[in-house]
Amino acid sequence: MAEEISGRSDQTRILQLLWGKTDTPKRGPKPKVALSDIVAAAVIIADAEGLEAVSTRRVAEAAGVSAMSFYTHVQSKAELLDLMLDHVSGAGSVPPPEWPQMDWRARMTLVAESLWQHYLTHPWVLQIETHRPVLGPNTMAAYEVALSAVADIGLDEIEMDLAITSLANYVTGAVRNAARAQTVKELTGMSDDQWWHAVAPFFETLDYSAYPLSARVGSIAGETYGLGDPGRAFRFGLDRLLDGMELMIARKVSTRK
Amino acid sequence: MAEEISGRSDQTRILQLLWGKTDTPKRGPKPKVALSDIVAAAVIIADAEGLEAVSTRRVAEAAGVSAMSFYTHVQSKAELLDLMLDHVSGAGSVPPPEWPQMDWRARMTLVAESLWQHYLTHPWVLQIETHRPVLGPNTMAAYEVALSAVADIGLDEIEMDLAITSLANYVTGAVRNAARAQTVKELTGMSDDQWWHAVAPFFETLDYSAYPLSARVGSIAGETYGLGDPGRAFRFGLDRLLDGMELMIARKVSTRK
DNA sequence: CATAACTTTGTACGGTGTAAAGAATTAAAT
DNA sequence: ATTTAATTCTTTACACCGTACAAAGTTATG
Repeated sequence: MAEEISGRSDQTRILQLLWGKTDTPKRGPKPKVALSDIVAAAVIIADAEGLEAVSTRRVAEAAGVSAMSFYTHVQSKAELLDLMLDHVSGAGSVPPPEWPQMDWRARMTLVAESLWQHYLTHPWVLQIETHRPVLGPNTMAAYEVALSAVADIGLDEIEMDLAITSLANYVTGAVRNAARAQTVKELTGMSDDQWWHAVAPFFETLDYSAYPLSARVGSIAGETYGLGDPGRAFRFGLDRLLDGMELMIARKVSTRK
Repeated sequence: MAEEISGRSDQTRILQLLWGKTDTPKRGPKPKVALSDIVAAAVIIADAEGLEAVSTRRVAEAAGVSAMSFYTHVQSKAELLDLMLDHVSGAGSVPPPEWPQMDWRARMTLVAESLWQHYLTHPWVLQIETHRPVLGPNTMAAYEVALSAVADIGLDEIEMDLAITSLANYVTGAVRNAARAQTVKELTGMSDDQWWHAVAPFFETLDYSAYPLSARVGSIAGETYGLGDPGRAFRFGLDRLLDGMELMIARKVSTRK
């Protein structure tokens, strides 16, 4: 019963934290650690050991405070996860020097690849189900760079947003298998390829007659590149998606003339 | 020290369960429930209350056995999750009657849309991080139907697999925002749109000069369809992806002649 | 110096996944 | 028919989880 506008203040609190718009209290002891220390500690743990290793006690200890002191900096674990998301979004928010000379397609490819790399570096990001879009400064900076990839090529604002959004959507979808394979390999030392060879004998005992196409395609695809190359599907789909965008752009430019 | 080939048997156990290739034991009491009862109970809970409501105790109780009896049917919770994944993959594995008359593009659109619907019906599927691809009968049946969408249009086996895989990749990526919005709305009663209007005042206090494109694009896109229509980005990207595939197919056909 | 505001800490609770041990049940071996 | 072995079910227990709550310590203001 302290806050009259509690409903709204809950919603905006995370945004205030992300943008550093919280008014620092005057009285009371100085905090032992800053919020960013806690978030950074959590990210280090998640990068090294996965999201399930990120417990409030672990993070508090790593940051140098006791378990419950954690909760004076962060309202809940869900809030910590949101903060972590924006924290790691820093990468890719600064375009390379040759950016101005690149055409839109090279730029979008670069955006897609850096996003791909981002998810492989922080695979736990894919596991977090946030309550709302995390509109922090780092996330917005990355969005800004992505938008600049398709600026001034004849798209209106809606199309620019759709182009970037669907590119990002595609990458997040395509990277899941790659991230899983990488994570599991790190944890168990067994690659998808090795796993495939371990279970292949079992599949030979199955009756495949109900799956004629799968049997044909699966075995040929398997022979060619195993289960082991999610990057190949990524690049294939990316090229198709960009081809489709090229078509749309060309169509727009021609009708405008 | 019971199994000599323990390393391998662990890997294939889940496959044996999925394909019903486990040899039923002769001695001992009859099980009170079947494995499928447990998996079905877990899926019902996940559909209704989300993945975090699926605890071993909850599932065991819902299935009608005591907490630890659960573990005689299933080796671990991870194994249960794998079984749940194949269990719900049944939908979309039977093509509609007009399938033979449809062209590849209409078919792939249908595959994408039914996959989209699948994830919205079972949003918890997106949260599960499996150890390995779950190659159960239902999953394979869905793959078979998807492959049949692009059979006999001039693609080789590798290209067929790549086309289907990248289509599925795209859908899983695009559906995440839609699933989140739907789930959060069900849980909190607040739509993304309502949330946006609740936090919009905060954003007006920010200095946007560092994000000129985002400010322009974001506000125009926001005015036009809020945060509220992930389906629009889905259809946009899908059309681009299919356009790109059309280009590839046309190129293949023309070089063959 | 008292007080109010604030951070930190310790204890505690209900929940989680599952290990371990024992009891009950069934089929095969004697 | 009785023992034996295999299997399921149940109980108890443990370490860990997120976090509510109360108490103690710390700092700026009245």
